[in-house]
Amino acid sequence: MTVGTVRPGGRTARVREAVLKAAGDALVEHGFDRLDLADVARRAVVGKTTVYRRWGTAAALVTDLLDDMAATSSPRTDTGSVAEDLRANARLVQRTLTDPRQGPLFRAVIVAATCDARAAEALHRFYAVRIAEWAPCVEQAVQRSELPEGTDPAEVIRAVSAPLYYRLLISGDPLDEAAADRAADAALAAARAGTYRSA
Amino acid sequence: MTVGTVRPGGRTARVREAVLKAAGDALVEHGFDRLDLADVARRAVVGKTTVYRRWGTAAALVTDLLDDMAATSSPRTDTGSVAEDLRANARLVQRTLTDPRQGPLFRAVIVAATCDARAAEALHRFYAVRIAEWAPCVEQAVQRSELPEGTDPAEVIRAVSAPLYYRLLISGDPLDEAAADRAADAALAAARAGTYRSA
DNA sequence: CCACTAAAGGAACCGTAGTTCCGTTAATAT
DNA sequence: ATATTAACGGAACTACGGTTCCTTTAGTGG
Repeated sequence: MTVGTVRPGGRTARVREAVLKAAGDALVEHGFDRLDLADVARRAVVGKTTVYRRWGTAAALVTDLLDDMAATSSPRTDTGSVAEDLRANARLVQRTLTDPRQGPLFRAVIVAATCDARAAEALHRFYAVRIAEWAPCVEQAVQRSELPEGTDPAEVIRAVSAPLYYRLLISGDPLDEAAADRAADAALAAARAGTYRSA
Repeated sequence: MTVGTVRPGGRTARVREAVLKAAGDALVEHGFDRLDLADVARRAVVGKTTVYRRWGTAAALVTDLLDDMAATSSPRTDTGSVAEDLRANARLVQRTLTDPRQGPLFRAVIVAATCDARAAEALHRFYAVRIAEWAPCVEQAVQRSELPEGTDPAEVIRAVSAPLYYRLLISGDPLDEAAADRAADAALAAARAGTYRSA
């Protein structure tokens, strides 16, 4: 065996999986600010030296977790109607953010992103993937002339999410289904009015 | 002098002012996660024991800072046109979030709010004040029948801010004047379409 | 102006997150 | 199979954020 060979197989992969899982659990329970790498190591049944050596900081660990989360994409619905699709997207986001596990996890990774530049990049990549997944339903609507020519699909999808994240992080207003439907309706109304034309 | 008298005058007030100012500076430079109360004490030229005794935790200090920030309200513009007023509001938020001092400060207090329940309440109070300040321009537009009867004024103002905070915290897309104008246009289009009617 | 004590300050102390050291385990090339 | 060494793990160590203890300063009522 030559010098400098990486060994991604078997143990290394198992350790990574266990640590990322444990990191997610810890983030859900304590949030990013109280994330203790020794605690993560304990949960993963792994030496804390290993966690410090491979990731080094809480932010780096969350960065890796985010890239892992981005890799597992969930398929969008396709009802054939923009209004329905946007509403489905809004409700998915709403359910995710109010989920007992996903909600705290998302808060935590968003906090991590505002604390660390690399984690921020990972978060942007994560959302770029999610937005690209849903953009086609807007593209199709433009082709069907349900929305104005030149409408920026990604911008419409982002517009659906924005009010929900605003409630989660800023205003603290209830994140219920009504809020989701309203967010979808608002994005659709603005899109129809031509607000998201790139030209 | 009787037992149990509080002494808010003179020194106590001076210390509070100096510490809050120092806390703001420290938050701008390091962010909430790297906020060190001993460092804040040093900047304020105050014993660190004093900071730990009066505030105790970084979150409590930020909570006090937020209540202090809420007390100083900035007057809104009143151009007589909803479109103009909403655009002015959007640009104010955009300029605030991209300001070299205010931007990092807002990120920091938002992070603090997601880490601590009391800080979150303080943040909600802060925004409630800001939103109440701007709501009248929407109310007037409803009275002038420029917007549908029953439109929730606060919801319209929140809709203007939401996409800008989304860019700041989630997507990382540029927070320029075009984004501000688009946010104002979208909120207005949705309001006109009746999305924000409370009924 | 004086007595009283709330509030501030300095310094020594403590607990724990993070590091270092070195021996052990197991992935991979031959 | 076996040798090689990447990667893991336990334990001792360190540094620093946070606490405790006691002294000093200065608001406030009389």
